[in-house]
Parts: sequence; C-alpha cells; structure tokens
Amino acid sequence: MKHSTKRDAICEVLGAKRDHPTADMVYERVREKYPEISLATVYRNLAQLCAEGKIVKIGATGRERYDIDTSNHTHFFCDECGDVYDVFCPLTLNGYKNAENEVGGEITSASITFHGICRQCLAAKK
Amino acid sequence: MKHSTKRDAICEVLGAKRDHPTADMVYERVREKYPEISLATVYRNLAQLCAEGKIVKIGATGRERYDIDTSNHTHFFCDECGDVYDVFCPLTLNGYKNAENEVGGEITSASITFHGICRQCLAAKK
DNA sequence: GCAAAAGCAATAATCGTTATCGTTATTGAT
DNA sequence: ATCAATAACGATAACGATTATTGCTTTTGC
Repeated sequence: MKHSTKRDAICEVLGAKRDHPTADMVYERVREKYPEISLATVYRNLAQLCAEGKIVKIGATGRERYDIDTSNHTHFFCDECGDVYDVFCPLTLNGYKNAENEVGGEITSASITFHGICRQCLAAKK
Repeated sequence: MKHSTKRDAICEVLGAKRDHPTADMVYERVREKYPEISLATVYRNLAQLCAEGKIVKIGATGRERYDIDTSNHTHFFCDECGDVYDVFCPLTLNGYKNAENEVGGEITSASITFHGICRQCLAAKK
C-alpha cells in the first residue's frame, strides 16, 4: 500500500473524534480539509484500512460505523439518538465452552453489544 | 390485522425449516406453493410479524435473517458457509452493571453473537 | 526525471429494502 | 348472502448504502 494524502486525512478524522462515524460522516469531515474528495474514496480507503486491520467496522445494521480503536472493547448503541459509545470495562461471558459443544463447530469469536439510552438522552427525557 | 393466506404461508415456511432464512429464501420457498407471490409481500409480512413480536429479525449485517423462535437464545454464524445456528445453552454475562455505570445511561439489552466455523465446514476442510 | 503501480474523482451500477399505486381479498355489520 | 370499509396484494419505482468502472493524477523506486 502506497502512501496517500487522502488516506492520512481519513485516519486523522477517525482519530480526532472517536465517535464511531459512518462513511458519510467521515466524508463530511474530510471535506473540510479536502473539499474535492469523493465519497467513493472514503469507502475505498475505509475498506482498505479494515482489510489491513488498522481500523474496525462496527456491525451496525443498515449503516456501518468505523472505529480506529482496534483494542478489545464493547460498544453501546443509544436507541434514542443513534450514537455509539465505547465500553472498556472488562466483561466475561460464561457458557462459551458449552456453546461450542452444542454447535459442534469452532467458535472463533463472540461479540457483545449493548443497546439502551445514553446519558444525554436520559437527561433530556426528564 | 386481517387474516391472510400469504402471511400464513410465510409463517409455515418459517416454522418448517428453522434455518433463519433471508427474505429471499422465504420468497423462494413460499413460491413453491404460491408462485404468484411478490417479494414485496414477503418483506411487508416479515416486517409486520416482527412488529407483532411473532418473529424476530437477526441482526446480520447486509442481509437480514428471520427466526420464528422468539425465545431467548443465541446465534452462531458460520463464517465459511454463512449459515446460522441456534445456541440454546445458558450464557451469563458478567460486568454488565459496571458497563452501565461506565456509560452513565441505561442499558436495556445486551446481545451476544458467535462467529466461527460450523461442524459441516470443519469436517469438509479435512 | 521517469515509468510502473496505486490512488483519485466522477459516476454508473448493484444490492437489499421500502414506498407507491391501482386492484383484490377479508371482514363485520346488515 | 350482500355490501361497504379496509387490510392485503402484485408490480414496480424509488431509496440509501455501498461497490465497480473508467480515464486521469500522484506517489514511489530507480
């Protein structure tokens, strides 16, 4: 992979505000610096960075979101505003081995996601 | 909600082979009995049944899958063949409360999904 | 500097899903 | 049984997110 100014800008955007932006959001933010960038370039580079393991795609149905933090952590989706927050506190899943026995195959990963209402939306509701 | 022959057929298909079919798969299977059914009708009824809580949509990025079993259980996605299997063995998640404290909001649900290689694909690899 | 390879913008195309619209089936009251 | 209200229907257009294509432009190793 060659060096690219646009890809740098995309990484910079992902690092600056870690709110797990969508491709569109990344596009809008990069455009502030490079107004000529194309949405296709954003998609292409996001896919490329994912393939390289430099960023991670968060499985959000309908609209994908991207996270530059590839360390092991969980995500909390606010069902009210749609924002995504990180959860770094340690979580343990018991019964994992039984699950593997039940399916008979090999479980390579277990993903946990939280849904609910975030602090701000909770406060706004009162 | 009025009674409908097509909706019955869709439920029947979902009940017959519980392999968590996609809308397309449901469409193909219902067509064996009702060749004139439209894909739109399938989507419409699947959405309706979901809204009624009669079936459940499995969050599979890109292509949704449907499950007539609304009881609490987990899903295992085979990354090789794409099939989805049920996991009924009990799982417990520790650290849940800490997560809620960390985000400050209210966690209403936690979803767990497994990924890996199913029994068949594992056997085929040897 | 120069040529090869990767990157780029613009845009067309694709995919899964949803909305629209004119017609048909189901229902509950007569 | 009839009839009007309304939900459901099929066909298809539209939609939003993403991917592929194409012809041109940077970047890089030499």
